[in-house]
Amino acid sequence: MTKYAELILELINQSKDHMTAEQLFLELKKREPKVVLATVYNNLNTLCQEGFIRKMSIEGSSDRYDKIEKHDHLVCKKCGMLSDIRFEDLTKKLENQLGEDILSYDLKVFYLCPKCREENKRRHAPQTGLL
Amino acid sequence: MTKYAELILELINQSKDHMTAEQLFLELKKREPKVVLATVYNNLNTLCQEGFIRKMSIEGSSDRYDKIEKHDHLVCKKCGMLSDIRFEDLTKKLENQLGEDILSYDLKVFYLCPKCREENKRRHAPQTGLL
DNA sequence: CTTTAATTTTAGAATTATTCTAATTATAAT
DNA sequence: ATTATAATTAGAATAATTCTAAAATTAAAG
Repeated sequence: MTKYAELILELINQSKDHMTAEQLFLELKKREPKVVLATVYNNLNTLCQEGFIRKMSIEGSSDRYDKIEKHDHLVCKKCGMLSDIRFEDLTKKLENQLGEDILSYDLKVFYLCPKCREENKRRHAPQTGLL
Repeated sequence: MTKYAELILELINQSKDHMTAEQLFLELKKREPKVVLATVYNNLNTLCQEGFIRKMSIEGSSDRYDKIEKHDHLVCKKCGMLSDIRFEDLTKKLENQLGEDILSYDLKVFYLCPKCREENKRRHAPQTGLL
């Protein structure tokens, strides 16, 4: 594994976020000022092919790169906040229903995060005339 | 709903495929030779916002547009073939585990389609020396 | 019906994301 | 050291998508 690939992999594995190529590039640049965006793309592609990371596409924004460790994603439909979660035994359930083996799956669950839910409540609350 | 929006919506709802903006544009052009790609994009965006269709992103290819009717996707990891499937009661299962309501979810299940599985078998079969 | 206003469509430029190519640099092997 | 191999760079090229301003269409008001 090459120098930059290693650093990029570290960045992805250490961060809780799901970063775009651009964001990773900016991070990496702090330590390695000479690095160039194309290099980041190159390394991301090979890291993906070799199975060290996974690429995730979210509609409306550019691709993000994520650790490989199996997990699912919880997305707030309002603010877009993205967090990791693990739904247990889903593979088995899916295989049972499908009737054959699956290789993997990609699940995004959309909900309203606590913060947005609160805001919505407030906005839609019946007006008392006292506020 | 405007003329083109209507036609685009029809195309999406009638087709079994999951078409890109470009493909939809080419289809639409057969009936409406004057239409232009930007118009298709415009209409796709408003149709999405209004909830008539949904946009789906598949890594490695451009966005596709899909009917809204709830269903999941089965993707062959080898040839990329995409088909619809419905996993039953998944919403409830997810809500139970999450402990709160969800709005929707997006599930892609990766497997090897029968055709690719066959091909793989053949390729990896022990050589008898008779072929 | 006309005129005006509002909306939709068009054309094409602009932007963004990503890939590709060829030259350069670095690393490893002889 | 010399050669071979692989990695990195710079920047052009491509692809996908959005934006902008003008033109065309539709709807509304007189």
